[in-house]
Amino acid sequence: MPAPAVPSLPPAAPDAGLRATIADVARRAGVSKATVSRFLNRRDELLTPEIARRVEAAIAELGYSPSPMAQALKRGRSRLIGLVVADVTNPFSVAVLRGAEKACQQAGYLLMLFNLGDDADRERDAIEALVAYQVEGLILNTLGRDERAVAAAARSGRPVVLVDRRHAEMQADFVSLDNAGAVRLAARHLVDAGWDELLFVSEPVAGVSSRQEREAAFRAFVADAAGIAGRSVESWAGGAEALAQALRDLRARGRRPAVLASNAVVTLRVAEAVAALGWRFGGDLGFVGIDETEWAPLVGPGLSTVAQPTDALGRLATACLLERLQGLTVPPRQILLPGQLVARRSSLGTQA
Amino acid sequence: MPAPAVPSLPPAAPDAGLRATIADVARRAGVSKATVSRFLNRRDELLTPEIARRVEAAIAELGYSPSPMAQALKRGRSRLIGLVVADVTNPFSVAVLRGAEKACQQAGYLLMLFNLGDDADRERDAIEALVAYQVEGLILNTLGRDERAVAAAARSGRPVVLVDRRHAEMQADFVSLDNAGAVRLAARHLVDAGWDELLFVSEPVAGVSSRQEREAAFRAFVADAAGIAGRSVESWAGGAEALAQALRDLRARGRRPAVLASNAVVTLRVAEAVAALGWRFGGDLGFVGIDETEWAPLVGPGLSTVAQPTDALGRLATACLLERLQGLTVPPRQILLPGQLVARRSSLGTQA
DNA sequence: TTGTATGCGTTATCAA
DNA sequence: TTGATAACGCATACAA
Repeated sequence: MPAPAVPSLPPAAPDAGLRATIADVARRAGVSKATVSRFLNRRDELLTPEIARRVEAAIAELGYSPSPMAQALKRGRSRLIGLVVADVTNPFSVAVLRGAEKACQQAGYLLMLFNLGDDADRERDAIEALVAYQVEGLILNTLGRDERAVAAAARSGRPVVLVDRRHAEMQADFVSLDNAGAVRLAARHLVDAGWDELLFVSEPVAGVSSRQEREAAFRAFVADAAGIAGRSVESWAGGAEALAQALRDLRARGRRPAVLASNAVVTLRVAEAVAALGWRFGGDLGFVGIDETEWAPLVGPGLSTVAQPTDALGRLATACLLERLQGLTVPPRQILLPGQLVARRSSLGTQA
Repeated sequence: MPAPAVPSLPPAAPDAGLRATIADVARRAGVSKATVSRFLNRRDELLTPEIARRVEAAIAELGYSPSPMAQALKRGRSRLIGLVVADVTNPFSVAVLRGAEKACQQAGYLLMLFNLGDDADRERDAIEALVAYQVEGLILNTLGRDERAVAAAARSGRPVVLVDRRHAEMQADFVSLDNAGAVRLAARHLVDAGWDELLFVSEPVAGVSSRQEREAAFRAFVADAAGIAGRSVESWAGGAEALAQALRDLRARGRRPAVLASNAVVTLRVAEAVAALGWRFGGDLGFVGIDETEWAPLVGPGLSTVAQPTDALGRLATACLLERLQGLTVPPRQILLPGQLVARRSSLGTQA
């Protein structure tokens, strides 16, 4: 007694805000819920063509699609991935977000986003909220100031991928720019172009592995390079004025001064200071900054940068996660991608 | 027979990846699940202090927190808000995202993000995926090319807030910059500063309400202003070369030429073209762009902008949504916020 | 090959 | 004031 298909019904009648359920489909097709469920999940299995047809029709007519929430509850799998970013206004975080989001979509996952807005106190809440929502895995571009936060992630038993910021105690895949390599690339480039008094400018390094690594690499480079002087400064230690003073000091040392900015935010601060001082990039001051941005070519004579493979970082982070979700169990991996030098005129002013 | 509290148990023992459930808590406290649920949700109601104490202790010892998924299934309320952004690389989208994210967090909601990456084909999938996940409301900063997509949002019965892009057929709250006002502000500023041959540069306006409104406002301004000439051009019609040609034509018309860029992306393209032409902002060419960015002060002599109240837009969008979620039923509102002129040297070169 | 029954973790409706 | 019990929408072991 097949329920005759009702041909000319408005294709979907979800008039009210209520979605059709599997029970509605079953009723309409004149079969049991189990049959509908099987049709959905295990198509390969044995289904009478006639029944399959009816179920398919009913699904179409009702505009039915399964509730991911209910599926998650039942299966334990939510098809959700949690992403914690330190600060969405940071272009790097955004780039990672973008790469991750793309990869997730392709794999049929949805991203749950938590932005810390540079507030370390929320780090733990963020992770716990995400875990509560049954995210299957976590991509963490955290602040790194709260070790208990990542510990919470680990305890959840879900796979975790760390991006850009490492956590010593955390056994997790790690995806990042090759910080040391990038700094060497930038510094070597400056030296080759004739700049010999280098200043490394960074945001506070305490507790942030990527900043530490970059600064350490800079120190190591200076120690190795003959005839090159180098110092570091944390640009926020004393606000804009302190930075300006550091730049004046740098130039007062009398050689060919250049700045190596440890990320895009620092680049912005340095550019502001240089503008305020009335100096010219490439002439008065050599410059290379880590992080390529759309505006780098437009500031002064063009700012040289080391571009991070941001998109690849986001995609790889997601890929690592997906592999783990599919059961891969290898020891924590480290994926370090090289930066790429984009030479512009800010670093080419003083050929030796 | 109260289950004696076990005092010196490690505060939480969620060793494995399995979270404690309400049943675990009930067992541990020696009460029923219902009691635990009541303790959680209707604290005001009558609970024997002794029982309450035991439940509270059990919750603490187990590190229990309710599963939002199960709650969503039962209540229909997920504490989730869906956000669709046209393009996370667009600073405007990011700013909205940031404002919305902040407001959501404060209200105890989590954001589910879907980024279209400027791909109109995904618009509908995005909304449907979000609705499937039981988001309670939607904030849409969409592409606007697929009307069926927003229709799907409307059909879901959930409250929707449109940001920046209007959809005629859609009865929904709308939050946006006062586009006409912003354009008038910028154009008036240019004219007051002595520029009299204006070029409005925009991304393709077809199907995107905000772009249409801005362009219309520009045309209206020019029609009204005596002694001012003005044209519009879509910067992508013919790539970088076409834009450069438009700029050359503009300048060839011999008066005091200025560009009004309709958003930050256009600003970038114009700045690139100007750099390629070897012109100087403020001298050869006046300039004001809609959208304030961190780099605007650093390009050329400083680019004048009209700043959008981005953070407020994001917060207001969320606020509208939350009001609706709390039962407010007023007709669709329009919230238009004024832009703010940030005058820099790109527009101050030619005092009349 | 299909249907029945049970459970995922909650909340809500009844009784007790 | 508390405790069984039945949903919520779905997947699955088991029975038919």
